[in-house]
Amino acid sequence: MSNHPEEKTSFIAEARREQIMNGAIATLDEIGYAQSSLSQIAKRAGVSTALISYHFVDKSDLMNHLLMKLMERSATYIMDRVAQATTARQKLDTFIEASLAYQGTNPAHYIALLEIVFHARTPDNISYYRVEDDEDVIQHELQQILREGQATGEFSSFHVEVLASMIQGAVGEYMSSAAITRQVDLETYGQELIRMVRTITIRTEGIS
Amino acid sequence: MSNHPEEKTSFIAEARREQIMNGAIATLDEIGYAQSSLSQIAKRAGVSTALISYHFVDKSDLMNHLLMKLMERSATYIMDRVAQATTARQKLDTFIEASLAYQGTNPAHYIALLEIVFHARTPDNISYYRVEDDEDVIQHELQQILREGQATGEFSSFHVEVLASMIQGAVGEYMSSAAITRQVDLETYGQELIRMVRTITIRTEGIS
Amino acid sequence: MSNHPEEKTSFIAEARREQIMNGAIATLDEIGYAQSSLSQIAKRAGVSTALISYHFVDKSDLMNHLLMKLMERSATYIMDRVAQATTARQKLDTFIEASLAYQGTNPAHYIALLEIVFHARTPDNISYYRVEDDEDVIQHELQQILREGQATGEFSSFHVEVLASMIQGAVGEYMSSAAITRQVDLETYGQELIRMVRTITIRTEGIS
Amino acid sequence: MSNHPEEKTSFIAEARREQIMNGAIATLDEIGYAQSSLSQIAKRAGVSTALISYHFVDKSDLMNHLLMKLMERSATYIMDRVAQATTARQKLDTFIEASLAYQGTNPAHYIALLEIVFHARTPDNISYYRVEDDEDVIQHELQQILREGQATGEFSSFHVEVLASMIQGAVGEYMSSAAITRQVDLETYGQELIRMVRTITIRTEGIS
DNA sequence: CATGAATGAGCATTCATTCAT
DNA sequence: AATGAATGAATGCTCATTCAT
Repeated sequence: MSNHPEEKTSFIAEARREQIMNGAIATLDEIGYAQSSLSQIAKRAGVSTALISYHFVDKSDLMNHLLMKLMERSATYIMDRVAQATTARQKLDTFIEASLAYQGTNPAHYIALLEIVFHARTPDNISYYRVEDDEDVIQHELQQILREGQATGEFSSFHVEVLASMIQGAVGEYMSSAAITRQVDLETYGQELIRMVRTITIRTEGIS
Repeated sequence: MSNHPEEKTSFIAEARREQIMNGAIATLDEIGYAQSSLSQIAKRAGVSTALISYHFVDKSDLMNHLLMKLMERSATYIMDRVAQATTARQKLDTFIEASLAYQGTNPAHYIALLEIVFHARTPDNISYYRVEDDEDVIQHELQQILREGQATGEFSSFHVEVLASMIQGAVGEYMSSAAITRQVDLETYGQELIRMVRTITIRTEGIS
Repeated sequence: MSNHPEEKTSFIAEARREQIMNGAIATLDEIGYAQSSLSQIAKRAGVSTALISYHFVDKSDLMNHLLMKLMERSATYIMDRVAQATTARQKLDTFIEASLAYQGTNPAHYIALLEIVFHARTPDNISYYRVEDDEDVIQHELQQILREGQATGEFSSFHVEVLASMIQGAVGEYMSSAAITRQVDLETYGQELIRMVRTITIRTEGIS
Repeated sequence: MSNHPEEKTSFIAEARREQIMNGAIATLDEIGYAQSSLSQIAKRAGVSTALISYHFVDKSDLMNHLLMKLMERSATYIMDRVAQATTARQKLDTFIEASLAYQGTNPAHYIALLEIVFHARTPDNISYYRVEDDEDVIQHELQQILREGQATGEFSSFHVEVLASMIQGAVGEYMSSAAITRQVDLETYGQELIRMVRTITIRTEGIS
């Protein structure tokens, strides 16, 4: 009857894959990667374990797809906001603000992303966080902003890679450390971080 | 037979526990937390799995003891060096330098520590990195240094908790991100980081 | 719509059943009975697994139909050739020759037949090769030839069932044993076998 | 206490392995190879499935060990009896007799052997019965006897490999075909088989 | 007629743990 | 103090089968 049979089929399958991935996010958030068995994921997704095997080649296939999805979503969130800024300074502030805001927007997604990145392994048993990832668009974008600011003369001279790494570390630390999360609220943390980064990047008269 | 049965026992037992923990460190470093079964640990420690169960009440007990040991060792390494510095500025620089140096000193220990912190869970299924840890002496020491510098007037006015968190994040990021590890060597990273923190903490004329 | 719905249905259905059975033959030949899952068979038949369940009540039903088909094909091949011979001697020689030739004609069919006979089971868990099969027309035909030869005086006196069994065993052995297949070619094997059987069945003067 | 600690340990383990293999024999005999899951074997062996995995690397390791054991036992049974005969004729008769007798001695063992040989596969998915087996000592011994008889002049001229194959086929057929088993008893079958083989191998005056 | 979607049952295997020695 | 032996529970995964479409 339908004139779009393939699309309909594809749509159902895609909906199930989405449903399963959401179950996986909930599982990773609640009990962590090491405990996230297929049956735990299936329980939270409201499907049978066999259905996961039906829609994904194997467990690592599921985790890979989920990782991509989460990285993409996070990257999109940040990039969309950065794209609306014009000067390098605005972009940099927006980048930091958005990076932190994303964590607050959907903590479970962020936690799930952390759990996969820190726990999943390549077939060679190399941890993801030890793999150099050329596709880390976020890190690349941040370096791009810093270089642009230096090129236009907005920013002072500093080591781009190290500052980028420092910013990423500071942003990630907020969710990785329960202590700071409880002592400082997200907004304040963002403002203070932006101020500190500004101190480092600001152009002062008579300084190279 | 021995006239010091408890002590001798305790000594041998302690040696075995040490041996098992070293096996666990090697295992965590090589194959990661999720794959680190008791039998994998036993293999690397050169003992039977049953012996691990004999010396530790259960697997999480082993991981807890190992985590404490690794945190203590790391803390000692850093604190010992910081203790030799006199001014807050010297202490702060030394803290950053030592924190990074420790990662290079014994990468396997550092990786093992990361693996436990990011993967192990309390009985309530709360991830360690989400537990507020009053015993995080390192974080406490860093804040102490920053406050001391502000009190003596060496440092400018800044948000102590945020800067401490930023420094911790930047230090941790070096080992967590393969990209930066390959682009910048440890020494350069340390020097640049110190320079940036100095920019933030330095007292400028006419600024509150 | 059609005025011969059953027949048309029957025809298409029969074609599909044939297609599935050919897939089953290929599967049995390539990966053996134990590995021949419905999905493996479906893959080789170019249909979905569900279609197999639609055309056969269950897996054993498929195997039963296939077994019959293969036995029938094998019997026809042999019987057609034997029917053209006139004397018992000619029939016997032709029987042996044709039995061996069939193996060479379509090895995959013969392998598939062996795989089913030796691996499939009745619902009572009785192996096919332990089931007394009244419908084993080939065995029956062979015994018929031997008895006919004895009746006409062409053949000497011997134990019909044992010789029949011996011939069947010798014929089957050729494909079941890789050693003999590689040492002796099919034609030579057949010639020698015929010569030996002739020695046993030949009528000698003065011997009962 | 014991002065043979290793041997005692080894003895217990060996006893368990034996027990498990006997369970496997019973399972193969009762429900066939394709249905012989570890849990079915464990049930019949009176142990847990995990214990099978503890004593054997994996399922194929168990089957390989069992196959070797069964082949060895069968070979020993036959060879021991053949060794007591002196002339080639006596050896040949004894070989046939013993080969058949072994089937009657312990039918379950013989069935189990058949089930493995016809169902198990190498890692390359090649069926055992299609693998040329240099270690088939029984087949080798039979050919040896035939050649010896020809060398001493006891036997006539015939194709050794084909007759050996024929004998093996005839012997194997007795258990593989329910029809003959029910029609002719083992002893008669043996006697008739020996008589037929004698006709083929006997030396006649004036015949090459 | 044909299939994609879905599942409960079962698979081989590994797990942390206990226990007799 | 130390281990081999043993197991119940859980793992990821495949199976034959059903069903809505």
